[in-house]
Amino acid sequence: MLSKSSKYAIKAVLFLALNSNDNEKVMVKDISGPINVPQAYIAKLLQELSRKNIISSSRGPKGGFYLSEDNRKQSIMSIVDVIEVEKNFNSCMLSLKECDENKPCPLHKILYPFKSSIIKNLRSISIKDLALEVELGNTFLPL
Amino acid sequence: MLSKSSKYAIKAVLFLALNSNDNEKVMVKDISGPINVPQAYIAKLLQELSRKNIISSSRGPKGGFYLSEDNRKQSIMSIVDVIEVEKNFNSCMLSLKECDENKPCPLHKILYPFKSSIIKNLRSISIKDLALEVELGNTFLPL
DNA sequence: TCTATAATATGACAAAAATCATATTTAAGA
DNA sequence: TCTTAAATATGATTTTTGTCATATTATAGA
Ligand code: FES
Ligand code: FES
Repeated sequence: MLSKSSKYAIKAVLFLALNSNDNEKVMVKDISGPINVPQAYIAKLLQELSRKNIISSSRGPKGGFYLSEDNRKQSIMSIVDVIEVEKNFNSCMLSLKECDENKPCPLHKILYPFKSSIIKNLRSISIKDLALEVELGNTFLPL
Repeated sequence: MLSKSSKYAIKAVLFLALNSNDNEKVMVKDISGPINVPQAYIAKLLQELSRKNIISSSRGPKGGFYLSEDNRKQSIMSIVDVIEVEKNFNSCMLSLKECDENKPCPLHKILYPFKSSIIKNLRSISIKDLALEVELGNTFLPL
């Protein structure tokens, strides 16, 4: 469904949404523990996200990663877009490179509607939205 | 979504559904070409499926793989169950091992309904069903 | 301006998934 | 019964994904 990397990235971003802002930054070493992801690995992912402006960072003392207000408005899918290497999330479920409505594979009818709904959902929901649900206690950030 | 192996396996089984029966068997070397999967690789997958009685086989001259009437009644999901090594298709989309309705992760509400529908669909649809759609020209077996 | 502290860049290494190779077993037909 | 043709079993190799290590660069604060 989602690669490990994507999951890690989403967890980390959500953690930042809940624990950082423009003047409260979080260092990688303080992220990896709570979200239960190896430090060196999450560091790499955060760097990628930062480079693509999904999250913000500043280096040196008092530096760290954080989410600006603008960052928070972005969709969950934008995280996946950066991390997911294969765009298998967008391709045909059997073998074709791309789905072809005119020449659908046997699984298309069954699976495609779901997949496109999932993607639409992930595009329409923002980081902020998800973080809010956690703050309200409706959903839970793991472990 | 689905591993390459699962996709290959589904394609191969569908090919067998369309091109074999109890007294017309197909050899691996005649399967790999049409479905566009490396021969040695699809052989391995077919062997697994055969061992788990998803498909049938007989060896020696005139041997090969084929689908019995019983085989055809099985669901598409039963193929995936055999091939998919990680049961990531059944687990939480963020980090938990299993989904926990009482302590759902932030993505649960959005993604879980879709995922469980997909699985339900794949369980309810049989090999025969899908093959028929291809025979009717409604869907297409690739390349 | 110097030092310490943080991210960044780069690449090595490990584990898992996909691919390939081959010796063994089974069965049909001469 | 012998030969040949097929799947089967097993494992080696390659590629991809995930993980770890470290030298470099930027910046806050003394
Ligand atoms: S054509 Fe295969 S999923 Fe659309
Ligand atoms: S708890 Fe994460 S998808 Fe259900």
